Amino acid sequence: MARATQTRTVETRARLIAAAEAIIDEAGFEALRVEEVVLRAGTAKGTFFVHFKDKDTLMDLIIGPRIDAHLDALQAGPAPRTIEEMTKALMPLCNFMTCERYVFDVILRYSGAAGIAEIGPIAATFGRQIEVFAEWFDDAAFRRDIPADLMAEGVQAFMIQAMAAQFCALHNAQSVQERMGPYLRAWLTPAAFRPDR
Amino acid sequence: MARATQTRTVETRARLIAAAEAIIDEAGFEALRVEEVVLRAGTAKGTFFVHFKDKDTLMDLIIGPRIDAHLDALQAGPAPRTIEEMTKALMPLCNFMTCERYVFDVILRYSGAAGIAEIGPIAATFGRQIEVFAEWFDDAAFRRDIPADLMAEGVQAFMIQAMAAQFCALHNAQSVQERMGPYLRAWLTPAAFRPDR
DNA sequence: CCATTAAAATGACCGTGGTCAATAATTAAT
DNA sequence: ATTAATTATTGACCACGGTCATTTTAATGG
Repeated sequence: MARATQTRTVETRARLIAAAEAIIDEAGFEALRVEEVVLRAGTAKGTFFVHFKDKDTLMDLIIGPRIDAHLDALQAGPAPRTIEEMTKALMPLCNFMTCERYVFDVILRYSGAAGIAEIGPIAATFGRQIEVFAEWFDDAAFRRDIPADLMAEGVQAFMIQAMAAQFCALHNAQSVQERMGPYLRAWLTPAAFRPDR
Repeated sequence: MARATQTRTVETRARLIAAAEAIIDEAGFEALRVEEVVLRAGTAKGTFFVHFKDKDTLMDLIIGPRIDAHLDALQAGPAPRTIEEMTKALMPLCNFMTCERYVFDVILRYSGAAGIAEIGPIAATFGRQIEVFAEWFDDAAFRRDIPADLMAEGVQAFMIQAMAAQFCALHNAQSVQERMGPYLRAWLTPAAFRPDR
């Protein structure tokens, strides 16, 4: 018979996560060292890997909820009715995702999960992103010749494209918001659907 | 006065690269170990890092030309006139880019260079991709309300989106080609520009 | 041909993520 | 309580990328 999880286990895990969050607050994601985490949590190194498959899994666990918080904010706000409103609304999320190159790398790496049973927090936020964006497209402010889901997936693709360019020496003069504008305008309001201008 | 590069240097570098390519052919990119490379090349470990900044730089150097070869093939062939032709033409490139998860990760990581003077081989192929795709859009087979460059960047973004989904447990039932179709159709032929059907 | 100087190569060493057999703590059964 | 079974923790150890002071080799000048 399977035994219930010990309180000790829960506490150890909580201490490890708290230590990790503290390090991230102080020195950033990239600076996190497993040795430092276990030192602060007062456990042995091996204990870390009993609780988390690897260091990246812990990052997934910490970054996921932070992305979710931004999605909560987007969902709470009004649906953007213009491209400008949309790019502006997306900026807090984009800024977090690109706050460190390492963070962006982890997010990209975890946006697709490896195994069927391994859809982690970050991968889940990518699914949720589509839902949140799709809600914006139920009314007629943008093109209506394709499903809202497809429109949402396009926004996601262009968001990533614009963020990736942020780290590219060739294009880093423009901000992410400036770069997203043309993409989303062309994607969401092709000529036939454009109000006028 | 700066001295000319010694032939010894060129030879050592060539031996290192040859050893790396051999390992990749035998066991794949992911399996490459620096220790194994220097063992086969008959040099000390330190020598490796005299010639390449780090392991990833060597990967960049080996993967870049392989992508270029696919772009050569695309450029040599006729411009695709339908979405089907386009997705089909893109498949060899997509298949290489996703041949290993590790390869896709390296490509994403290096598609944007870190410093202004560090545009490596892979980053260069991303610039070239835009040029190659843009050539396809000079005629009237697709939408004409936005510049060819922007159309090309969209194709790139959707290609990456479709490839990334390949590694995602949620979507790996469909092939990359099947996934690209709807994206490119919606991007390149919005309703107003669609022939009919 | 030797001395001088620059470039190339070396390998012992380090940092850091990750493993695993052994041990300790907890729970369940009698 | 005592024992047995299960779960949690430990820390020495390994793998592997990367560094750097030292040594070797090649080019240059007199």
